[in-house]
Amino acid sequence: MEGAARVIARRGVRGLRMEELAAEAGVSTALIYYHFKDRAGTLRHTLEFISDRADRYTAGEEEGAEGDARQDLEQTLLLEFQDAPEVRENSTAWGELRASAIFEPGLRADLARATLAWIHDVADLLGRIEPTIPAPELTASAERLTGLLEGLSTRWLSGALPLAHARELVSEAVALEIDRLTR
Amino acid sequence: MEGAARVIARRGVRGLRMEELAAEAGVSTALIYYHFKDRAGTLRHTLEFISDRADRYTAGEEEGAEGDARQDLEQTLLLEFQDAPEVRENSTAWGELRASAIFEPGLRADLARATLAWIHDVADLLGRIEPTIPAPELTASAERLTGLLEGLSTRWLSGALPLAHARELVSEAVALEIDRLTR
DNA sequence: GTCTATATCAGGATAGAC
DNA sequence: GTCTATCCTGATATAGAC
Repeated sequence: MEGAARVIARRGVRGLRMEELAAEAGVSTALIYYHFKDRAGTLRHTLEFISDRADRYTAGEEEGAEGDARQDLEQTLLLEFQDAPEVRENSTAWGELRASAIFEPGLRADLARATLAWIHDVADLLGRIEPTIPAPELTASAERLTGLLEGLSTRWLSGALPLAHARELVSEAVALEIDRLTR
Repeated sequence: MEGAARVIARRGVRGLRMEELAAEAGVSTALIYYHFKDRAGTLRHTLEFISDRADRYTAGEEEGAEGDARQDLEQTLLLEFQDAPEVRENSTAWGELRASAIFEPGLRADLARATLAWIHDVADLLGRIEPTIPAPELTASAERLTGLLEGLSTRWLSGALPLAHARELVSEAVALEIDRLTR
């Protein structure tokens, strides 16, 4: 699964070849098929693996010091923009999943669920900053912030946007949204 | 080229098969190769075609009534979110191009140029609303707005975000950015 | 310019031994 | 569980006639 994540980060979901994956993992292709049935099964397991790994990252943050809700939010959003290989692999794989879902309805359900959960988490963090704000407002802000994140993520991964600048843009967007909600 | 745009919208850049493209255009595959040399050449021509077509849409708007600069901006940004087949085809193809660029460095130059031009256009429109604002501020706002657009576009095309809601989110984002710049 | 074959090849998948 | 060897399909690309 770790090898698969690396290959996906390098070639994309649609560029993944079973042979390269096998080489990356240091086994034969036949063994991959033995464990995961076929290409689609391999992909499913890999995406699940990546999803779990991403949850692990965020988990630590949310329980963190109750100190500053706003910093928690910013921290969480900025997790996506780091130069660690695992983060890059996760972001790449998720980006691929999103892009693939446009043409493969079978992926849409999984994707929609994950996206909704993500939006809900962000809305929740926003709500902790100022508990009086009605839920629909929080959701709309969360949708804009996560939407922006996804857009900038693609730019970053394709080399069109330096990491530091991406982080600045996100921070400022957070400031704008909070400003709007608390005014 | 029109057939190619339809096929790309249906299958994605990476899912495009020369045979399906030929069938869509009502000719043989050999004829495609005769005109466009190979798959890559066909893709290049198609993307150029799509790009030109997109320019045509926006062109009309920018020269429009000098009435309300802000409305011009909002109009321009919302052009991406319409249910017309051509718009959907263009959005899909551009989204595919962006996603592909992560794995194909050869595409990055074209993409970066187009993205920069797009950001510049938006920054320009923002500048017309309030000419005293320094350029870097305008650019940052434009980067956030276009970034958001790209993120929401993917969600819309994958069926995760209704068109009307996408438009609301964009409108509100425009309001936030203008509010920020003119405060 | 356009077609009907067809060559070619990459890559997914399996058989069968160990 | 794991390998080597191989089959087979699907897709790009070309040859050669009209």
